[in-house]
Amino acid sequence: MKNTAVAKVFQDIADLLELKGENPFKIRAYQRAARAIEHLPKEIEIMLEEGEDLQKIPGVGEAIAKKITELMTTAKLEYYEKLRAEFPEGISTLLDIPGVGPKTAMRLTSELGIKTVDELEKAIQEGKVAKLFRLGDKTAENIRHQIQALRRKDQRIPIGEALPMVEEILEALRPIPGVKNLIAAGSLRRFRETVGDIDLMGTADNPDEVIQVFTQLPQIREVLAQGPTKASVIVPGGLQVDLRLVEHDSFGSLLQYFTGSKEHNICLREKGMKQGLKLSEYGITDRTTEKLEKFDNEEDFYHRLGLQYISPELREARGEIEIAEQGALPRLIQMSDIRGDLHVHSDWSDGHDSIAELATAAKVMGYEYLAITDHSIGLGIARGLNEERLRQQIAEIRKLNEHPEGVHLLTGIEVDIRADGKIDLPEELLAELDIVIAAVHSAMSQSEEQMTRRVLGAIENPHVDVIAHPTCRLLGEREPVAIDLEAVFRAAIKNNKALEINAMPERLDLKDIHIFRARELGVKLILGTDAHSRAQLSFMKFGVGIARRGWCEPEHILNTPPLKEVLAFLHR
DNA sequence: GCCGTTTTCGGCCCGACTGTTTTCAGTCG
Repeated sequence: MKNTAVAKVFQDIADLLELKGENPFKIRAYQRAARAIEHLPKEIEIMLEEGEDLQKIPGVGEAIAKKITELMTTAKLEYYEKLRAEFPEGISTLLDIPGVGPKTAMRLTSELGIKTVDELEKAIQEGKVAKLFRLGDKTAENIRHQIQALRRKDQRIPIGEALPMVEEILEALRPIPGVKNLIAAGSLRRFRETVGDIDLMGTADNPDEVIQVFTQLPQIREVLAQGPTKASVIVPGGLQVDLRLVEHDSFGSLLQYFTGSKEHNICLREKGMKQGLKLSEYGITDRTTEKLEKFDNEEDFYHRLGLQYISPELREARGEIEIAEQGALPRLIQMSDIRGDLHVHSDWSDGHDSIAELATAAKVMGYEYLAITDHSIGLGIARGLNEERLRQQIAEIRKLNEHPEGVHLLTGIEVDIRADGKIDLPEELLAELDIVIAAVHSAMSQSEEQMTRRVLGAIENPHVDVIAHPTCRLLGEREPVAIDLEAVFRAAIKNNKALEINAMPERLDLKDIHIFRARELGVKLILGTDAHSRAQLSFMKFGVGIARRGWCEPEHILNTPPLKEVLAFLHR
């Protein structure tokens, strides 16, 4: 059983305990454990195999560890089954409706016999819900509205769609005279792969004027609310953007608060409590003197707690607070560490731009090297290169490299790993290339055993250097393939091969917790934009962001050393 | 149910909003 499934069971237990009206702290304990498991970089299956103590997982104690073990070994959990039997099937789906909590859900079930969202909607229309004690017309109408919003599935959108829109808005607002700080907080700032809504935070001498401009921007589709210091709007794609302008002297604590994550902030407040401090968005209050200390920047806020400054990408309650206390946080990789892109397509296959154009663009980005890795013949749809055309391309790249003032081009290929695990170009040709990237592009519904064997075969191929987008997922479009990543990581180490962090925003593959785990094990990682045009070389920032979420330092990423070292690895 | 250089028992993050109240419960982020 995978971690995501285990986490779901414990989240479900928490929901049911909530409906039952159990001790809130017990509920929180289950929620905490569920979230810790969901974001655990290592599969519990592996931990058990290796005899690791599950109580090492933060929020998992004796009782939950025992339950996890039961779940993993028998695929069932008696406690969970009994709990479920106490409630009508499906009742916890009512909790998915914003505005409906456990108390309301239970009353809807016990007093009106409602078990599903559909039944609830019908009951509202019949006026039954508004008649319940302590509910009313407004509450009922709000629930109905929320159900409809839920149906429209205004879900989280990929960061690749959100970031450009937000940057556009920020660029429009920053030049307004009087604007001092302006930044996107929330999950966008933490660089999560998807974002829910956007919180923009700033300080300004003339907040009302900034709000005015904001609500009249051409890209705004609808203004939901507008006040003197805060406004909420909807931009194309249904994304809600909130702008709040705050007092300058408390900007730091507000930004910290609105950046989250929620779990990080909870851990931080618990730590504050032990120091006799109360933390809130307004600042830090001494619990004995009741005196409030304000912070105009986040650095001072963290330092006041005796912590190193914690980068937003690390704020996920994965142990960053304890490590910040020891002053031992990683020196996270940043864009300026990147010396080249190692996965790029040209117009020789399905890219839009010529190799020379790509090289020029890479030079502008300040790169030293660029790997041209077009598709191989297997991908007919992408005009993949056959043997003859690849030889021609190698010759052209060698010619372009004769101009030493430019970016150094690496010859390469993104070779297709066929359904049977075979590589679709002859070995002697692969041997000539600087870099051979192998990737799965077809037969994605294979079983985990098949897929894992297929990819391990490619890793063991002496000419393959890198496995690209190892899970083949497309955010919001295609689920990751079934593959035993732990086995892939171990094979990569054994064969001294690299795995890609694909920086294309709809891929981001490996993803954050996979990167975390791979790095921990010592897998070599490379960043590749998979760019199909010059403009897409800028995708590198997404790759860097997700690598930061995996706690990567420059030394973990093969795009950071000088060309000589990169070639030394590739020609090892 | 978890957790501990203040505690192995007694705590457990913090503030705000909303709608329904006559002082607050429920929900959210």
